[in-house]
Amino acid sequence: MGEIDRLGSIKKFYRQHKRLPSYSEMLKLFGIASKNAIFKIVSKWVEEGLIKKTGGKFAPTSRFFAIPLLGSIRAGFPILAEENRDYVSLDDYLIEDPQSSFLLKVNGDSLEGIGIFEGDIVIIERKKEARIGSVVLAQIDKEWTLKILRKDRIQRLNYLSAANPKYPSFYPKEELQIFGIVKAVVRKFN
Amino acid sequence: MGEIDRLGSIKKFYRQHKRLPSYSEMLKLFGIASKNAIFKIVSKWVEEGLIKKTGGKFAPTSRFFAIPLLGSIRAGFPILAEENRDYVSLDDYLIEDPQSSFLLKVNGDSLEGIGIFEGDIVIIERKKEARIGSVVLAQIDKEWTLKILRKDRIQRLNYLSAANPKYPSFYPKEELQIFGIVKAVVRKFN
DNA sequence: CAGTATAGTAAACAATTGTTCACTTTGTCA
DNA sequence: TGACAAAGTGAACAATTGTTTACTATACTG
Repeated sequence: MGEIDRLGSIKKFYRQHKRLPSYSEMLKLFGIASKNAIFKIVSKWVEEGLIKKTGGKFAPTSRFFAIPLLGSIRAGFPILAEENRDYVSLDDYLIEDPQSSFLLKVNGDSLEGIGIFEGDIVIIERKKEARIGSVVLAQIDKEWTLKILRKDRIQRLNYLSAANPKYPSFYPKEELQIFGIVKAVVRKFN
Repeated sequence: MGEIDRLGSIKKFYRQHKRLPSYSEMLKLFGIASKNAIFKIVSKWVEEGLIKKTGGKFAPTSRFFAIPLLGSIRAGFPILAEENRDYVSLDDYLIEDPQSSFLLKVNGDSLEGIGIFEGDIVIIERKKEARIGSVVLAQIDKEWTLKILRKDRIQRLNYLSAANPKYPSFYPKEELQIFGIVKAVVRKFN
């Protein structure tokens, strides 16, 4: 079994079990008989910065999960782009505060103008206030909706607007209550 | 320390260390003196399905990471939506084959029509073939670009097109080589 | 070929793991 | 108040952890 396959197999193990295998488990995983061999292999991974020890226990580093992130594609071959900093995970990148966040499947085409389509998933952070211009999940006159928060300068009043010329602006007759703000969008193709 | 805070603290621990704390570590984490107390607490989590045992070792379940995914917002209060199946993680959801995937920061506005903007991050899977209509990373006459793959029925020839009326279609003079296909897009606001 | 680094075997090790037992404290509710 | 469940203490436990040592097999290099 090659070196890369071993790394691949414990990455697969981590993906399945959400934890690293123990030495004994690696013995079976790699088809090796001696724990010392495992010790040497793991030590090398630690040296390479793929795995670290926290509190005497092994844990994967960010490089363990690393998926290359490339920069500009205009300037030559993209793989060789210099902006190849290693990468944590999309969860960590997109969801800053997991406790107060939730996901929402978008329906309707009212936000097409800013690239939020029907079927997309938005990451929403629970908050009662939002900056003007941000996309908010709000309750306008008892009805829930996902729109852009605007401020009418003349009437000095917050209202909601779509990002699609098909729809008018929504002025609250009674009240406009913000429930959360959209921090990110995610769309899967096919 | 309340029950929820404990769960929160080991979730935080897992987020930081990418592994669950041991009983001894939980002692300090929770400010408790007896391992048996930890045993009971963890046992309850196992019963509740937040943590499971694989091969005699503890590991978080999907419910451990769960961020609620809500459905339609039109039909009343979104939090109460029935489509509240628990959720794995954005990584697992978006990146099906981590080994052959990489991320690419988009520049240019040529794909605005399908909601891919400058600064977005696309998840690309390395592949030499692609279905007509999919977004591909390709090399057209030695130049790299991100476009939609099309087929000219008359000339029986593949070409690339933007999703923006500003740009023309790109017919290869010499060759068109597909390098990968875009599986997902991700955009962070602010 | 010889020489040497690399990779694996086997056994022994203290340290730490999760679990169990018997008991005490705390809190809750009739 | 008293009774009972829930939550925590403390000590002991076998099992497993990662590490070390000494030795062997394999592979590579000049």
